[in-house]
Amino acid sequence: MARQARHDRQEVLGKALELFWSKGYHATSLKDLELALDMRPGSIYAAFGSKEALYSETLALYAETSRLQFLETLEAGPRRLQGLANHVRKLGCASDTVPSRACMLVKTLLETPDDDPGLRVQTENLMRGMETMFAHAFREAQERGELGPEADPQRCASRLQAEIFGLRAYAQRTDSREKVAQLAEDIARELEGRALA
Amino acid sequence: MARQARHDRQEVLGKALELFWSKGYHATSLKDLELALDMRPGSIYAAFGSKEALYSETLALYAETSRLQFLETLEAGPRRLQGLANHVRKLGCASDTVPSRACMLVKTLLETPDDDPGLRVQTENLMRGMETMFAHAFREAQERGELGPEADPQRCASRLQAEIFGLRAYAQRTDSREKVAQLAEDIARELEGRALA
DNA sequence: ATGTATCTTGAGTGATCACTCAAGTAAAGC
DNA sequence: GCTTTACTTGAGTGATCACTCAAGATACAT
Repeated sequence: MARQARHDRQEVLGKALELFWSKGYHATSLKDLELALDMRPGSIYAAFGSKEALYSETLALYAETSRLQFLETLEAGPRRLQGLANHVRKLGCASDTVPSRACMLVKTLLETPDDDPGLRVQTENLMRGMETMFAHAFREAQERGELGPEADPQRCASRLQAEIFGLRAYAQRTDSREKVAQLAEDIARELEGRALA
Repeated sequence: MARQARHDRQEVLGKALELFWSKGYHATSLKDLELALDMRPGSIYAAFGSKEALYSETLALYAETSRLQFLETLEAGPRRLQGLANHVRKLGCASDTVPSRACMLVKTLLETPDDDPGLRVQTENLMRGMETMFAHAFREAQERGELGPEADPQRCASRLQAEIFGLRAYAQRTDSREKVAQLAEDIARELEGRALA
């Protein structure tokens, strides 16, 4: 055996996530990372391989964290539609402690070229995964009789994902917490409004 | 008098817009611009001052073009709500000739730091301007009796802008023209559904 | 204590970044 | 045709980019 790493990998990934999420991929330099992670280039490259590979890992961490938060909110109550609506509400009142009000997946999507085989494809896959989870929740809502049989769960999921993309981009636009919360409430209400009486 | 410029300024701005819109600010290098504009660095700097200033001008051009397209669609028919819905539909079936399916303002918003006094502030102002136009249209709809008096035009405008942000980010996500068109249709229908019978 | 395996260091790599400027070139006025 | 004035050129600027690697440091096993 030999000496173990000075840094905890997960902790380092968390710090990198904070930085990348806040500044974006291109705008984050290795100097920034050295400072944020308190690691020298050699260590960073030994641990993660490249800037892109590190970003990729933080992106996966971000998506997994988001997934868990969503499921927690979704399954808090008995009603699926209610859970989805509450998820939107929570996104609407994200605290200031968060690195960016915008979604990291959307930020990545919009700053990678259309034909990027690395980060872009990964981002699209993670987004597809999220959408599939939404669709699953809508399908459950339908099976439980919360949602009419004429509704298309996949289509509902697309719509929800687009609304969340929009909500969070809008949140980046404005300083007014109130307007963002209002917007989230409007979206949530519309979701709940689809419930059968 | 002396010789006039070899390039038409508006034409050059158009080419720069195409490039910046497609690749984003950070990912576009001066080499890219030299190639796209068929101009050498000296000419570019003599004409526009800096990369950021050039981007700023293309952003203004983008916003103005978007504004005109919106007004054209809005005022095509007598009904305001219908005009807004049709605007969403048109955004949903953007052709492949367009540099990017995403909104350039959103792309800029998401790749500039929160405290950027240049491009970020400009972007926020242009977005505010768009939102104000939406609010104006909703107010007109209300005055004409298309929309109930209980509706808040400003709030409707926020919502619409967020939905457009989302629609266009989603359009960047997926290859399926059909899903994007469906999504746009759903948003448009919901808008029309607010009309008084 | 000593050896060893592994991690950390940081000066240094070539490439590329946005940008400059002295020299060259071309159109308009005479 | 010549001068003037403005635009264009492109090699070159220092800075910064992502990244490397030989040397040094440190925790483990013996």
